[in-house]
Amino acid sequence: MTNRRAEEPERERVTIRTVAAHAGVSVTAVSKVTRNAYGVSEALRKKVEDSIAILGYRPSRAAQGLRGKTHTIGVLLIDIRNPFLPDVIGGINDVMAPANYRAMIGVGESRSQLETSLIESMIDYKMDGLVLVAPSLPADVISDYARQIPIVAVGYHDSGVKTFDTVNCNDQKGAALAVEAFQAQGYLDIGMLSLVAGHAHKVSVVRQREVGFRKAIKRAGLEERPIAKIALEAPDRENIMRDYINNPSRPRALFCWSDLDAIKLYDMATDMGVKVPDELAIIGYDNSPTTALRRIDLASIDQGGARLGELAAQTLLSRISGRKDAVKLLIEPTLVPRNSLGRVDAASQICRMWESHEVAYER
Amino acid sequence: MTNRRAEEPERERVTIRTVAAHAGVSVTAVSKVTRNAYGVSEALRKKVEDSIAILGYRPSRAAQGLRGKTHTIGVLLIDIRNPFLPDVIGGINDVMAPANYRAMIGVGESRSQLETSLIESMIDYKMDGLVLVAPSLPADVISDYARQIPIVAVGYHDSGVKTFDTVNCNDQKGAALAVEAFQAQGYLDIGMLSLVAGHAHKVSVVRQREVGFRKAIKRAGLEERPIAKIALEAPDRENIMRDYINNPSRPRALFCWSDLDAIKLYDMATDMGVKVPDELAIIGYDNSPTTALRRIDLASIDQGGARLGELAAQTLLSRISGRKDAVKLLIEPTLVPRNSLGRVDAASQICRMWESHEVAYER
DNA sequence: CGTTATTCGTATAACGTTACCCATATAACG
DNA sequence: CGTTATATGGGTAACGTTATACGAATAACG
Repeated sequence: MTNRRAEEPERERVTIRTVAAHAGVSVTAVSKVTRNAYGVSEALRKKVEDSIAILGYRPSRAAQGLRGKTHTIGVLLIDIRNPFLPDVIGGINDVMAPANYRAMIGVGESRSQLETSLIESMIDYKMDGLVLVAPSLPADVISDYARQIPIVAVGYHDSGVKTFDTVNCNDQKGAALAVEAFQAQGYLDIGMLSLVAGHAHKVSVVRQREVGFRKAIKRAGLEERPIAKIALEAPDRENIMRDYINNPSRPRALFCWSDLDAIKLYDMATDMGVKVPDELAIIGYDNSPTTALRRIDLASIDQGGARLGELAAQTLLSRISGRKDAVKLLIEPTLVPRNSLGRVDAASQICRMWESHEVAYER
Repeated sequence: MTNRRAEEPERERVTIRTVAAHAGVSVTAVSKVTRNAYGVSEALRKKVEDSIAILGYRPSRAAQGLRGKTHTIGVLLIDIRNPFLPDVIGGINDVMAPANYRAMIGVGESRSQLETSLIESMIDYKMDGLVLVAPSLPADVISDYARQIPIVAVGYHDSGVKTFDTVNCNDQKGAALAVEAFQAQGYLDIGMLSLVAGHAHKVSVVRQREVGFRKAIKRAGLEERPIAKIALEAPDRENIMRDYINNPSRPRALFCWSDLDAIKLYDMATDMGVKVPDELAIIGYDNSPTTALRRIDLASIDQGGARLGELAAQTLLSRISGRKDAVKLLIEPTLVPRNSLGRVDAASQICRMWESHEVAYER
């Protein structure tokens, strides 16, 4: 058997068998060493590790997947353009890399077709676990997948489902922070700009922000205005925004579901000669890098994307190593007061009032 | 054999064998249908496809990887924050999805350690091919990997290496566009802001832009100033920029290696009361979304990221299906003239002058 | 009608791991 | 000393595909 191999002219792939032969031990021994399983002496371990180093052996993940763990997790994103995703990914990598795990990212492009296809590919690759970031899939579908692979969802507010874990930032409170900041500035007509359904299901972060907004308005005893909604892929998006800004009965203070639209709206207002914040105050969501620019200076809600990523990774690791009960984590957002809010001084008081305290990570 | 299975209470994974049994055909037959290989009648195909649909069968990519194609490619990014990456990924997906391929993304975070580790993981997963975007690895290392898996590099100017394909935007011309646009505005002191070595090797896009800048300056007979360089991870980055702006002998017109820094510099100038473009004209690189904002309005070089992604995907597919000779593609950048450049009218002439023409894609 | 292609379908050996079970040697114990 | 633990190592079926080789049936041909 080994003789036949030796006759081959081209250098073949170095497999676990090559290592075993080189070290003069059994295949099982090598496997045990790489998995650091029980029942291997120091002498054996040394021999095997030396051979591995010399030969440059790397186990085939494909073969591992057929039998055991692959030490790889999948991360599913809705789209890459959303400015808060890099932070989340950074957080995930910061936890995964030291744990000797690699993260592979799939981009769903907001199409549930592609989204399920990617999830299934990751399952079929026998990845050890999945982090779904703001998935648009219904809970029972995710639950179904969760039977086949450990899953933690980020930005998915469903405390009922026990089959997978969730890690969230308190989106209702995020909206409340915005409303109360506006209120502290003396605004009485506060509106919200959101997304039309279809791009946002009941448990999505966007809907939660709407709920939080309504509750906060009611709590404050302010006028309850209908929430403006624009479809994400509407072709005449710009026109709709323009009309909105031009509408004389529009609110003077606007809370926006995402910086993505807040910045666009701000830009459009500038273009139309509408002064921000004097004629229109805006608070966005995600505290994306652009909002911090001096020439933009847009107040925004920070969800702590990196922290979300870290927690998601830790939660996933603990589930991979056997935890069965569902974990539901919730961290608190903060308001980053900036010029678009109005007078910054008053706003920073609000910020302190809601002092962020994290839910402790258990187990 | 099958009887033992039937006794099991929990529903087991539906494998190729399950399908074969359900359809009353051989395992090989099912495999042939899924791969649409030669030698299968219409009747057989129908039977198998029906069973597949009923049972919801999906081939295990792990097992496929052990034997054949996985219909998945890997994409390696340096870091996710770079604003031109989303376009590239979009372009890749646009080509890959219809071809029934999935793209898995790995993020290297500018650490060659993590970078190689991810590449190796992708190889070990038996992915069908790799797109490396602006890799920081030396050519011989990439060449080595290319022996194990089809590779196309984007943003890697090495026309000598025959073992892998490259798809690039003409970075030298991009720099030339900037210089000539400045010149057309009447600027005589034109500078460039770049990165220190270490983050940019000889064949990197950044170095190519430097080369293009120098050549263009010389060609125009302008004063040859040293190129300013700042390390990407320097802790006192902001201070260095501030000093640069304050330096009375700094150029009046500045070409910047990336919007990432161009925007930062612009913002800082604004903060310091230095007027753009009156006291400092700027041209960035990548034409990222932020540059288009009315309150930023930063001229920038557009590399056509989506087109780069599409070409890379097509090139990779053709190599996967057997092409052996190396393909080296080059597309042309365009200048997007905006306020930071000075008088826009003159600039748009330049733009027309360099009319973008793409290199035809060759099989 | 015999010979040769062509078409369709199957049996089976890989692919590179891991998990389970067993074999041996040595130590511990009564 | 016989019996039972405890380490340490190896043999070998899986895992779910694909690729090769081959058999059988039918068609084509002179």
